[in-house]
Amino acid sequence: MTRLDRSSHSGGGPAKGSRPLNSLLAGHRVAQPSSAPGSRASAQDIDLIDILWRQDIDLGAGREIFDYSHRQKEQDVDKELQDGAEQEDTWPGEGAEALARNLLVDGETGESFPAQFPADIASLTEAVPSEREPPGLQNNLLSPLLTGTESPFDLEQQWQDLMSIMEMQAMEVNTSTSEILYSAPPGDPLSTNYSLAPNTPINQNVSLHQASLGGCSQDFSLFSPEVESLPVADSSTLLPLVPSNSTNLNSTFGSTNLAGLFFPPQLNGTANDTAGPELPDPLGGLLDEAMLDEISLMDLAIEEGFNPVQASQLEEEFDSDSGLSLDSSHSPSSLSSSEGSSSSSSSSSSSSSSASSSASSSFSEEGAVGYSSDSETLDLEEAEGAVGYQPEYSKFCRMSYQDPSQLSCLPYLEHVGHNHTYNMAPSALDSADLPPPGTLKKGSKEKQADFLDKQMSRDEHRARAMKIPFTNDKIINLPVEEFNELLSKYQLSEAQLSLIRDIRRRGKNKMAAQNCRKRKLDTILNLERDVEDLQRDKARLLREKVEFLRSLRQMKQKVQSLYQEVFGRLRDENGRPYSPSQYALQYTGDGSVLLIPRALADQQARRQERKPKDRRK
DNA sequence: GTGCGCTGTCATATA
DNA sequence: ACTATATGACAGCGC
Repeated sequence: MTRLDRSSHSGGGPAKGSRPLNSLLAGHRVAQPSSAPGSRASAQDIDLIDILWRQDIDLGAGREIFDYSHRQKEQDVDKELQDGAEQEDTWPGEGAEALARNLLVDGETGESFPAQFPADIASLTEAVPSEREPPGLQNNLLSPLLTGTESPFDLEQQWQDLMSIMEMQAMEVNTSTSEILYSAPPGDPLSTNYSLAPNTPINQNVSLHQASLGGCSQDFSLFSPEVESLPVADSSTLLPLVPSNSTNLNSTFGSTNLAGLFFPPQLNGTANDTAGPELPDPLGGLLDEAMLDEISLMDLAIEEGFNPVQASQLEEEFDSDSGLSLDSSHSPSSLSSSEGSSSSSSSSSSSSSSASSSASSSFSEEGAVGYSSDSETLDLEEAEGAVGYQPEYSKFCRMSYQDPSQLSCLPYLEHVGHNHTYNMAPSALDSADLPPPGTLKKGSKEKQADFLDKQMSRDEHRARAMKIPFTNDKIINLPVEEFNELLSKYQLSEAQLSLIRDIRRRGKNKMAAQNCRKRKLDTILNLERDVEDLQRDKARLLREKVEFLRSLRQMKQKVQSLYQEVFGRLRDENGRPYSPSQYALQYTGDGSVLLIPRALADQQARRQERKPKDRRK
């Protein structure tokens, strides 16, 4: 038979050539193809992880916003209002958005009601009743503000959360001297985290503390002299703040928003004094990149057909360990069922033989079956150390392989499995050994002999016809040297030698084909496992992503609420709240919080938006 | 009768 | 060159 498609040959199995067969039987061959998809999946996983990682990193984004010197270079204050989309593209915008969900703001559009009162975050922080802080500090700082006022939420806890966020941000911020507005003496946690702006007439840079609790400023004179020399802004742009005794926080700022991102054009309940144009939020740049990443992540989720709602649902499902949205055909259970079917089919297919029970039992064991799965064959192979690819699993192994050599030794087992004698040349068939049907007595022995003859392989018949003086088992499995010795012991004709060589060749090739098919099945199984694993990993990563997004959203909401709270408590020298459309709070790299003009905040926010774009270019 | 899976075999490539 | 092994392809068999 001439083959015209030999070009399709893959070149066989490289590097496996002269390897002892036992190595194959031991299953040393690794399903190489399985590694390829795994690698691809790893890249995807890494990408996703990287996205999530960057999202966390971006929690400290907006480090440029703290670059005070850089901010100073922005002379042209852009009064242009930030549209909602622009705010959404920034961290603070998302924060405003998140806050809006808690307050009277459209959370999806990022529109929120601007806060109207400047406040010293540090002061507020210290003023918040805290079990950990000395009572004196509490009283000095926030007590006046909170006197008689029931905070709508636990400011302490809120601020602690905010502290954590700010610390994360501070880690990301370049705290070079030029960038630090105010230096704080080391060792002072309050000043370190929330160093106050100097209450100097030079730059009129107003600290929150001074704005709301000017009387306590002496407790926090932590600013280095050089700070005052910093041309932060025009004195006209920074207004001195006076302590405020206002306690109507809820009524006044219940719906206030964070500046910038926290200062959408919408006004809150006190919007009567915020009719001015929307200004960028100085706090906005703080969260810009994180917001961008979140949005991009959300987009990614949408692209992946994995919206947050579904993600949450999926998460719950995962929590309940209900599994993945894997195709049922790939699920282990289904696989098991398929195994069962395979087992049953194998058993049934071989039910005509005595090997049915052994085959069935072998299949029942997890993958301990293979070409030599039949117990008889296995035992024989073990006894003689014969060949036989010992498959790791039998899920797809419906092949009832019996080592022909073993069968030749034990002809009563040859009925197991197929008897492919179709290619046997009629002349080669030992028809003489088979009595004519008409003359055959129907005795049990004759029946058995006839049956065994039918179960004999083609080469068995040929060997018998050619009077080969040794078994096919030896012909096939003996080592070359022993095989040659065996041949030398007998005076064999050329036809006999040729047949023996063919028997040996075909016998070895038959086992090779069985092993090859088994390996192929193993490869398929491994690939399917890899697919399942990758699907599991993907689902897990998606679940983690949802968790990150959820956590991020909560943090933003907290920041937004705190911003509102702080800003709403700020009062100017006349005791009036600051308009969120004109002022905004801004975090600095060292943890300080400044009350700066809204225009400056907008300017900085825009610059923050540009930088990521430039970076991407 | 047909389709499908299993198996043996051949041809070829590779070690 | 020979041997062993691997593998695609083909074909027969049984279900």
